[in-house]
Amino acid sequence: MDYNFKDIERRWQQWWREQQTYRVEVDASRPKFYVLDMFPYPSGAGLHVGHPLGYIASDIYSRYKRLNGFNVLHPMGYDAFGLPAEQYAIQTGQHPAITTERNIARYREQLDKIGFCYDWNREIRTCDPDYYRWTQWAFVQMFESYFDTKLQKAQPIAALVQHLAQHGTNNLNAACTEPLCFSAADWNGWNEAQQQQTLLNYRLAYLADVMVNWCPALGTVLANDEVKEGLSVRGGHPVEQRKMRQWCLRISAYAERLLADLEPLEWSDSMKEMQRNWIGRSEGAEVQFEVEGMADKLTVFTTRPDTIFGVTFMVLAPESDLVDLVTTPEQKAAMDDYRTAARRKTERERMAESRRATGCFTGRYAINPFNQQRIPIWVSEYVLSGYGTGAIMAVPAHDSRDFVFAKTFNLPIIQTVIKPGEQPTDTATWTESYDSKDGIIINSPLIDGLNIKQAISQMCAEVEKRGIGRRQVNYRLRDAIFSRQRYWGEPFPIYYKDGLPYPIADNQLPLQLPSISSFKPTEQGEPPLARAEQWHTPEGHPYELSTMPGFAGSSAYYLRYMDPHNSQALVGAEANAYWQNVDLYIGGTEHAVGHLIYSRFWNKFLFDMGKVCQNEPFRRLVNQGMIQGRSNFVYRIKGTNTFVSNGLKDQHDVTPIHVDVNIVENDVLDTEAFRRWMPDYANAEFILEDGRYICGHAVEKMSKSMWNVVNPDDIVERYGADTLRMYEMFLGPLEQSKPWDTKGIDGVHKFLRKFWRLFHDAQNQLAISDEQPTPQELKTLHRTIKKVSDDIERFSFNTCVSAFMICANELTDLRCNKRAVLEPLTVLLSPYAPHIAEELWHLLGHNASVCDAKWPVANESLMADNTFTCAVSFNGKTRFTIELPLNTPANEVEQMVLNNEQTSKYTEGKQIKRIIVVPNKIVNVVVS
RNA sequence: GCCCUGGUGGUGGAAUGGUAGACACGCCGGACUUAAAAUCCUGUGGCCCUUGGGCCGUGCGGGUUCAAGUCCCGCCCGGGGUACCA
Repeated sequence: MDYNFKDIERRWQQWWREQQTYRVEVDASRPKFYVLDMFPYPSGAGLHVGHPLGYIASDIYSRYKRLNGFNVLHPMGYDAFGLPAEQYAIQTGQHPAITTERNIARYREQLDKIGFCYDWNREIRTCDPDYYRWTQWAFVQMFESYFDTKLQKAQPIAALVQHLAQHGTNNLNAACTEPLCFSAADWNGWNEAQQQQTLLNYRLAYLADVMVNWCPALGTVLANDEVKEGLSVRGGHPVEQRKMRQWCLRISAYAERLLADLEPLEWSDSMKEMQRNWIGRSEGAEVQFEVEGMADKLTVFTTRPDTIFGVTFMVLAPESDLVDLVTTPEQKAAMDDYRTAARRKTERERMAESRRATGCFTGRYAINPFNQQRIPIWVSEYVLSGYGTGAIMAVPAHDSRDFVFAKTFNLPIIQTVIKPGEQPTDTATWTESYDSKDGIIINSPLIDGLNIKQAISQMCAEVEKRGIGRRQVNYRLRDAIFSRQRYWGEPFPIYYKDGLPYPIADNQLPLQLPSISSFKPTEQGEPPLARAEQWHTPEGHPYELSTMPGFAGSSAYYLRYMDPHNSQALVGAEANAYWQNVDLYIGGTEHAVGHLIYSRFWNKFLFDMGKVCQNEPFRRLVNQGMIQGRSNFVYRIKGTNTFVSNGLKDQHDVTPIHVDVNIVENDVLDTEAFRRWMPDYANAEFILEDGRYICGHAVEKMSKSMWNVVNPDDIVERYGADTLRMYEMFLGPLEQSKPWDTKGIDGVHKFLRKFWRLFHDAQNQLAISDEQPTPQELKTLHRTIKKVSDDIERFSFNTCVSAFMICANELTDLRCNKRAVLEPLTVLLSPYAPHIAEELWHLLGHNASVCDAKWPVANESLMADNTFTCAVSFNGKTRFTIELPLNTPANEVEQMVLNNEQTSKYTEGKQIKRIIVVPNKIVNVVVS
């Protein structure tokens, strides 16, 4: 009998539940620490071993912080609204709430087995009306707000109404959908409907006709981050562009703050960079061009005003309203054809031919304000209507897209920039444009000879001086489209009167999701909620039919955990003041530009409203890598039912077949299990090598179809939760993607058994001595304390596991069973292996949980040897080592090296030029 | 294309500019055992070599340095993000 993990784990999990060991409350006497995992979507497939990786890391850190005296908030919940449950409902008629409930129960069961220290009293589910009430509430708050661009913060819409009533749009600093211009008299003369319509132009949550990503297969609109390469992220269905009336969040108003506030966050560089790219700030100028024969001017946005003398044509986006205005009657027919064709293309088709230029001439010319050249105005889909002004000045010599277009349509190319130190060349011979921002301006009267940076700055000044434009900063970040034509999401707290939206009063929230008979869209193509009976206010005003997107419920969930049962507020002021924001957030990179941008925006809005005390939600972010699957293959000889072992497969014509990794151990196939695995293989024959069938292997995504899914329950069953936890950490650096490979888990399991044996004699009886530890033992102990503490602090969980192993090996060699050594080590181990630590802690005679112990402190003076191994190098090559007393002065080290008999071997016949002594480390002798 | 990352034994991976390969898996050999399991011990980057040892080694090519896996420059390859953003 020895380490009985099954018994231990069952017992202590139950005890923790009974004792409410992990319950936390606001406690002003202790410092707080908030550790958060990205909550999961409870899918039907359950957890595989990849999912808990981040949870284990955060659990270790939580426990570590708690042992260091922090009051740690470490909650868990479920992101429970979502497409899969709805799709399943459409197929089976099963209500998504039931599927979701079942999946959550399964998740909980799996999570519980791993021994996490979550405070389950704080569990939240985004589909719970008590929760989504606050999602709806936040939406109403946004509806009732606008963004003051001067103050750079959200303000109540009432302040805007007052301004409009007094001054109209004069001196108005409000982020808007499109710039409007009207007087106070206009405003005051409008009726309710006109005023409400106008306010939608300013609200932070607003309704507008926008181009959206429409996914016909899913029957819904998708956000930009839900689309990848023209296909929906969920399901991979084609997505097309369509103009629809949708709810939007004016997240673009926050672009500058979202960008600037990124700086001090402790996030990885790549994560910050992804956010910066997504926000996409670019500085440049808006410049007006006169159009021949028209009063209206054409405004373009450019980051390269220095190249304005190289403009040879202009381009409008096909969707731009200006196209109709500009196109001449002769060109109208051709233009209509072109625009229709462009509109019909899906995003994917446009991308597929991204390198080929398409376009249509409008028939009209603009005038270059700097040299009065006539320049043709074209329309092409490579210009986007949603960015800048939807129109560009094209400089084919210095922009690769313009270059391709000019080549295709045979338009002139004028060079205005040369590479430093080079001469201008004939642009007709060019095969690509010179886009670099390193160069000298030529052919440009005002700025010849300047470098690009100077030229840009000078041209901006010139444009402003002449009154034909101004400096301008643009962002790529678009407003978030917030409507989904689906059932399984938060209903909008909105009803319509005379076709205009109004919010539902606070005290009427939550507006609960009604039950409906079928989850499909209606025959008329309306969202599923159109099937709901009584889906209107008591006065008979209809409710909004779409629901909120997935990111709605996850945008403020971290706030709700602080105060999950508060019925008066999303989070009470007291709880918020104590918990502040998330100190450590762990999750995958896949949320880099979705959830993490939306949450930051949502939090900033609530901060502006004075509802939360922190400007940023997540102080420190750590991204765990993906755990990939390690697939195994068997090789069937073609046309037979005979399988040949990996090493011999080259001698036959074989088909590799994925085989369930659960019937393979260390790449050796359990041939009997294989015969039972599928009826087809019942009579399988094997060609073995060394009496075994060896499988091939490959690293692939962990998925059912690859037969490489490893279930954590199976691992827990076989090795215990503590082994699973330690092994997941031992696998490699947290942030790195790595394949799961069950072989190797033995090493960790052996360590835990070894650790157990330190406390027990050969008969598995507790055998702890109260003797004083020897200096050797103290050295091992204190080195381990130091190493483990440091490693947890810097998230090096894999090397930390190694430190435990080294420690156990050393103590086993020393036959150390002393309480003074083992007791602190048990505390040290408890974040990683809480069950065994709890067991040993109680065996040591404690009644309270090991969670409430104190983290030991390393005593540096007990750690050190009094000698060190000094490496002696000659010209950088280490030749031998010598033992020296610690802190030997450099000159003495030098002498000892010179006097050493081995030294002469390397210095014979050579001249010693220099000796470099690195204290307590190495000596390098430089010889000629 | 652009922006991030990473490239070290058979494998996962260690290594504040200072003895490359810690720790673990696997493998080889051994002990205990009737046997197995479990446990323990020894060896294990490559190439020479009789022992002592020698030479070569961190994707490739240069450089800085007494000293480079680590820093700099130029390539090659993998992973992630993003894509007509003017």
